[in-house]
Amino acid sequence: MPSGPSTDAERDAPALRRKGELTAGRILDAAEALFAEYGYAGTTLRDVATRVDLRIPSLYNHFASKEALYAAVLERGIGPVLEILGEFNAQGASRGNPAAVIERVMQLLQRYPNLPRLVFQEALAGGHRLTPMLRERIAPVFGRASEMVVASPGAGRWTAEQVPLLVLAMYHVLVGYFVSASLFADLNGGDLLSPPMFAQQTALLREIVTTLFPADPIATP
Amino acid sequence: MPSGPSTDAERDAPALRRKGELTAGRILDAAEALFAEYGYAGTTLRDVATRVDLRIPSLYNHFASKEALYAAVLERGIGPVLEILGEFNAQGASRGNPAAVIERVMQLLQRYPNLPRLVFQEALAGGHRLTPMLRERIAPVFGRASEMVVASPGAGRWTAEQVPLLVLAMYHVLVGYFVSASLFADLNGGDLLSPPMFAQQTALLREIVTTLFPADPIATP
DNA sequence: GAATAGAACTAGCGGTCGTTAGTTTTCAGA
DNA sequence: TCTGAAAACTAACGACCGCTAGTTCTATTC
Repeated sequence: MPSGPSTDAERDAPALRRKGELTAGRILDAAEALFAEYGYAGTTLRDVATRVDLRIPSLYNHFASKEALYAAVLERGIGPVLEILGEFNAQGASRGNPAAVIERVMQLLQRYPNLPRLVFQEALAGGHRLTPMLRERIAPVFGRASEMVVASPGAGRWTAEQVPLLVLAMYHVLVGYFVSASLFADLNGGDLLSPPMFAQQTALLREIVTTLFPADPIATP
Repeated sequence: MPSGPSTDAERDAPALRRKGELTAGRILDAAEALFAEYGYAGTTLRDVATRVDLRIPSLYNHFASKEALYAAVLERGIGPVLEILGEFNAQGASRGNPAAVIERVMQLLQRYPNLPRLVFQEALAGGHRLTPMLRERIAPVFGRASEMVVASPGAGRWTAEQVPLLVLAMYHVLVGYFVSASLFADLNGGDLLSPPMFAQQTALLREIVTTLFPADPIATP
């Protein structure tokens, strides 16, 4: 057992542990887009394989089953969002102003446009396909967001029972914008995901939030 | 042309033209619930048949294919909503106040709780499965709603570019509430569809709308 | 450069899908 | 009550689904 640099069980990844991890990433990309657009049942492993230019059995070298692939897609997609919300929560509810959270989330959703549709597919399914682990991480988010709103400066006019419904409403406005983008383009012609429209939506959200939660302390009697 | 009662081609239905139309209605009910919950791809004709206690081929006596059944479900579900919105629009944009429309729609959605999920399933699919006829009827609704808001008393503070996005946001808040109900119950325990919660949501919506569109003319400078 | 494990492949299985053909039962109208 | 059509049924087809066994190619590691 001449150690040297030592063949210790798990040494840290140099940069990319195996070539296959790159393939796994490409599979996740393809599956994410397809699951978001067609849902779980509407997505076939054949579609995924075709999209990454592989044969179906090769997928099983990276993911044990279709369900496991779906869980991995969800985990990779939702993880970053939960982290961001966690950061905001850690900053202390006092300092976090709602408008800032919303702009941050909008930026994130613009980078991952598949995510809102993915989340809504899951919401429509009633969360039946959520990993227990993921469910545990998602569950507290809503309550924390409500606490944050309650502690924010301009929350005075809303009762404790109204705040959760307000949070839910803001969530629907945020993600609904992305979910409806394709249908909106089909029916009305405008592209909601274009930069100017996106900027308008962000500005509108800021205005709505500052109207519903007037930050100036002069408004409170 | 001696009319009388006359065996004229199509006389109005006495009450129920054929026994089979009742069966068709039961099939539509079952299919609506299943399509709303599991989506198009996730719903099986076997599931539908089981739900109405029939064998699969009997479904084909009433609907030519799975796609035709889906189109019929959508048509029957969305039709009443379009009519209500049409009524409001016909009343003249001047008289229709946004809060009234919202309460009316909420009442309607409470009666047809499957409808919002059905609509969102279609939105996620990008409207690819919309009948051309249905698409034509849905397309103008959004523009009309925007016109109505623009013409309403308290719309002064919003620009012409903001109004469509506001309408879209309100739409997402309205239907999102029903779409998220099951996931919300799963994660947080509260039943959004219970009467007290529903009343709270309605009241909150009224308050939000009157805040965003202050009706009192004293507010306009 | 040889050894070895990882990652791709071919071929195919069992099951379920939407759909059809053909037959029997049920029901409305004379 | 009789008759014809509407509406239910049985049986089964071809296509596609997720998945597996077994094999070949490829890349990492001494």
